[in-house]
Amino acid sequence: MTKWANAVPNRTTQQELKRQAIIREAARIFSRRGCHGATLDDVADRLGVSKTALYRYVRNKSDLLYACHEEAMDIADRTLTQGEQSGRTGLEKIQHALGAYLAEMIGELGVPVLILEENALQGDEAERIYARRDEFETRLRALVEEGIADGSILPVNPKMAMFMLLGAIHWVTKWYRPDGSWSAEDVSDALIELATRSFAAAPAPRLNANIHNNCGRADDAGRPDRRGTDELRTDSRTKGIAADDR
Amino acid sequence: MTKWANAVPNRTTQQELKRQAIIREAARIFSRRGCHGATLDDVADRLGVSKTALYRYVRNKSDLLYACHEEAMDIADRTLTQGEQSGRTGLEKIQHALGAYLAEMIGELGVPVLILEENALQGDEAERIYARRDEFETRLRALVEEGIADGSILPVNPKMAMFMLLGAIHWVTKWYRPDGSWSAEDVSDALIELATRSFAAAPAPRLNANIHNNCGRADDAGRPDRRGTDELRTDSRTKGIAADDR
DNA sequence: CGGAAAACTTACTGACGAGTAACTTTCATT
DNA sequence: AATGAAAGTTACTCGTCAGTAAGTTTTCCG
Repeated sequence: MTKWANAVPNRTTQQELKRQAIIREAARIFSRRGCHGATLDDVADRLGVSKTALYRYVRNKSDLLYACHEEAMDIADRTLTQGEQSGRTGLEKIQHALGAYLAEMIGELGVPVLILEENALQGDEAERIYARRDEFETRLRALVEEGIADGSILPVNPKMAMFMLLGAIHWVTKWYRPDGSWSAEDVSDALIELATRSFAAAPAPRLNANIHNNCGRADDAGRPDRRGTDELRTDSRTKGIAADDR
Repeated sequence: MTKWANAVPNRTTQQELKRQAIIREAARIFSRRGCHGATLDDVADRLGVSKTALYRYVRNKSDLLYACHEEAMDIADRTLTQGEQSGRTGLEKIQHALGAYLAEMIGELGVPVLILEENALQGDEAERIYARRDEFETRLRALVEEGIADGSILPVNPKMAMFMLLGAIHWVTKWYRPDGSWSAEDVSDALIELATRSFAAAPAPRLNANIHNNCGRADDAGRPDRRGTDELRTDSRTKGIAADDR
C-alpha cells in the first residue's frame, strides 16, 4: 500500500499543504497591499496557478481572509501559552511569548498578520476573530499585571503597555523582508529586548541582542529601492547583502 | 468692502477650509478601512455632500491620498524640527518631537496617518512621499545617534529603535478614539514616556504620565463594542465615559 | 489500459465604485 | 432684480475583480 515509503504525501495531506500555502501567501499579500487592494489573481499568480484553482481550497475571499486571521490567532495563542509556561516572572513570560510570536510571524512559514482593516471581516467571522483577539489581549494584559505584582515590571497602565508592544511588533511586517541580512530571530530578539525594557522594573544597563551590537552603525543612511512591484522596506540595500530579485 | 468685519471667511479661504476638511476626513477613513477599502462615497457621506462635490476640490482619489500623505509629512517634519530645537539631549529631542507628532496626529485637526498600503501611491507621487519619509526617518535616526553620542541613549541599533517607536506610535490610530476618556495629550505623553524609556541610558525608576498613575487598573478587562459601523477600539466602553454616538 | 474522480483552465457575468456629463441651486456683485 | 460664476446634484459609463459555468488535463487505482 504505502508506496515510496510515505516519502510523498497522500492526496488529503497535499490538499492541506496547498491550502496552507494559499493562506500564507494571501496573508503576506493582504498585509502588504491591504485586504481590499489585494486581488485573488495576485495570490494565484504568486502560486503559479489560475485564480479559479484557489476556489477548490477556499470558499471565497472573505473565507480566505478569515482563515488567515484564524491561523494568526493560532500562532498568537500557542506562543502566548508557551510564554506563560516557560517564563518565571511576568516580564519573562511576556518576552518569551512575544519573542516567539514575532519570530514565527515573520519567519519562513509564518502568517505575517493582517493589518486589520475595519469592516474587512464581517458578521460571525468578524465576531469570532474579535473575540479571540480580545481574549489574547486580556491574557497579555494579565501578564503585565502579574509582572507588576511580582516586581519585574514597573507600575504602568497595562493597556497602554500592551498596545505599545503590539504596535512595535505588528509594525515589523511593514519594514521587514526575509531576504535582508537580519534573520527573523535577530529581529525578534532585538526588538523584544528593546521594547520590553520600556517597562522593566530593573532595566538592563546595556542591550545584548546581536543587532544592537555587532552591526555597524556607520552606513545606516542607505535606503532600499521601492520601485519594484514587491519591494518592501528592508535593510537589503543598506547592507548590500540580500538579493534584489523578488 | 469688508462685510461682517471679516468674521466670515471669503470664498477662496472657504475653498481651502473645505479641502482641508476633505483631506482630514479621508485620512481617517483611509487609515481605518484601508485606502482601497474606502470609497469616495464614504468620505462624501461623512461630510454630508455627494461624491461629485468632492471633485471640485480634489482631482481624483489618488490625488486625495497624496494630499493626505503630504499633510501628514508636513506635520511630521514640523514637529520633528520643533523637537530638534527644543530638546537638549538626543533623548529629549526625540521625546518632544514624537510627542508633538503623536498628539497632533490623533488630535482634533490631525491627519491620522495613512497605513501605507503598497502600491496605493504610484509614480511621481509615490516617489515624492517616499523621499520625504526617508528624509524624516534619517533625521530621526540621527537624533538616536546624537543621543548615543551625548550619553542620553543606550548603544542601540538606531534603525531598530526608530522602527519600534514608529510602530508604537502609528499603531495608536488602530485603537485610539477621540471620544474615549483619554485625551490625545494623555495618550501621547504616556506612550512616548513609555516607549522612549526602552533605550534611555538612565531610565526613570517610575512613570509619571497620568495614564500610568491615576487610572485604576481594576476594570481594564472590558472591551468596546465593535459592531457599530464606525467603531474602533477605544477605552470608551471600559471607562464608561465616552459617548457612543458616532 | 480504462475510467472516474480530482485538479485546473479558459471564458463568462454581475456588482461595485471611480470618474464624467449635463442639469439645478446658491450667492455675490452690479 | 439680473446675471453669471461657483457649488452641488442626479444619472450615467466603463473598468476591475469576485465569483461561476463548462470544458480539459492529470492522477490514482482496479
